Amino acid sequence: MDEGRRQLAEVGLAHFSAREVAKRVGYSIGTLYNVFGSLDGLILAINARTLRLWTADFRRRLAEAQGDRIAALIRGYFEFAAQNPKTWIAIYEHHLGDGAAAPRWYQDLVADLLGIAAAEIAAVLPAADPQQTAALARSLVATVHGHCAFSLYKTFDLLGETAPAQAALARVGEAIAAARQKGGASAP
Amino acid sequence: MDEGRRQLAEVGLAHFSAREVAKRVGYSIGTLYNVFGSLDGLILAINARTLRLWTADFRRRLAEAQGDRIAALIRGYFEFAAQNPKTWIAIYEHHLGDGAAAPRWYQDLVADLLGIAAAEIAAVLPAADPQQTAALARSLVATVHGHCAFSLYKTFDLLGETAPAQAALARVGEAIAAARQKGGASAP
DNA sequence: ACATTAACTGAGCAATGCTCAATATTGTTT
DNA sequence: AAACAATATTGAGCATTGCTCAGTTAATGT
Repeated sequence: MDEGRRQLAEVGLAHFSAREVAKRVGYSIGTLYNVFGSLDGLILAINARTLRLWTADFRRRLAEAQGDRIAALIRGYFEFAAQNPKTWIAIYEHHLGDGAAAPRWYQDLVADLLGIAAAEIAAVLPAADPQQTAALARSLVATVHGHCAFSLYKTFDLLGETAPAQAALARVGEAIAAARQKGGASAP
Repeated sequence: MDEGRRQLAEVGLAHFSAREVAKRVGYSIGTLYNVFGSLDGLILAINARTLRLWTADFRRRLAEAQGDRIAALIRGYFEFAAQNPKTWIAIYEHHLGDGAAAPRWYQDLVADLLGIAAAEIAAVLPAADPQQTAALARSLVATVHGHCAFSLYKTFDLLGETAPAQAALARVGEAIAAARQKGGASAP
């Protein structure tokens, strides 16, 4: 069923077609709708696949990381997005009708992904309040995401930003340093 | 022609329909296509309208700002997005075919918007290299954008982020403080 | 009055999401 | 094996979409 993912990677979310997926996969449209319920359901399934690939990529990078593990994650964020631009964008640009929330099994995938980052950030801020650490983790993910999105959305690339990944690294580094000073114990 | 903007604000980019706009505005689809060339052209015109409203909002906020001007901009970013969610999202989620760049008149609007932020940031870092300041400005806008996007995209709101605007303020504050220390003169 | 340009129209085409009665396949019981 | 039930699959059909373009209408100039 990841023929659908391939098609999404080729044409992007805007020109994604259930009929085309059915044709490629060798089933009729009816069957596709019986299985996934709707276009939204199909896209959700594809995005879930992408999320799983992404978290697996994160874990692999962490396992192979030598020095700064957070830097490895940030680089991973940018590289995965650059290597899978259309499917990565689809994760963020697909919205369910009338702003409904995604089903829990899907939200769990997102939580898994964010959890990886949160754990690494908590590991660098040992003496801090876990709730505050979680909030900081979300904030740092948002920071990295903002840089990554701007690097892919051509419209905002106009001023020739060449190294958004390095900028994100710098911002996150500053935030963590600040949290270390304000928060609990500071390492010698 | 901002009947189109109203429709976009109601149904969102995914369910936006040129035919519906034509019906509302009292012209035939043919005329709409003669004027705007394509759906992309119509959406681009609507997004341009939104961009102009947004920059006007920024300038008004700066004119009325009492204390921290950068904080006023950041709050403005979040409030404008919250008050115009669908049209704000459309600015970022509308991509021209095959990744083509937007026409220059449109890019100029974006540059205007970013220029406002860049000027305020430059004003706080007087002794720094202008090119580096511009890069930092883009980075800070990306930071704010990331927080704002996460606050609107329900999918990533799952962990109950209540104050993304304050988180963005904190991140930007830390970055500016860091730039002040590293960069040239530091005020007493 | 006529001619020329500009503005506007809407039926028509291909493609889309989605439905649902009909058909085919598989599994189970006798 | 045969009869039955449950499940899987189909694809014509409907409404709607983006887009085109020959033709009509309005505006303008001479």
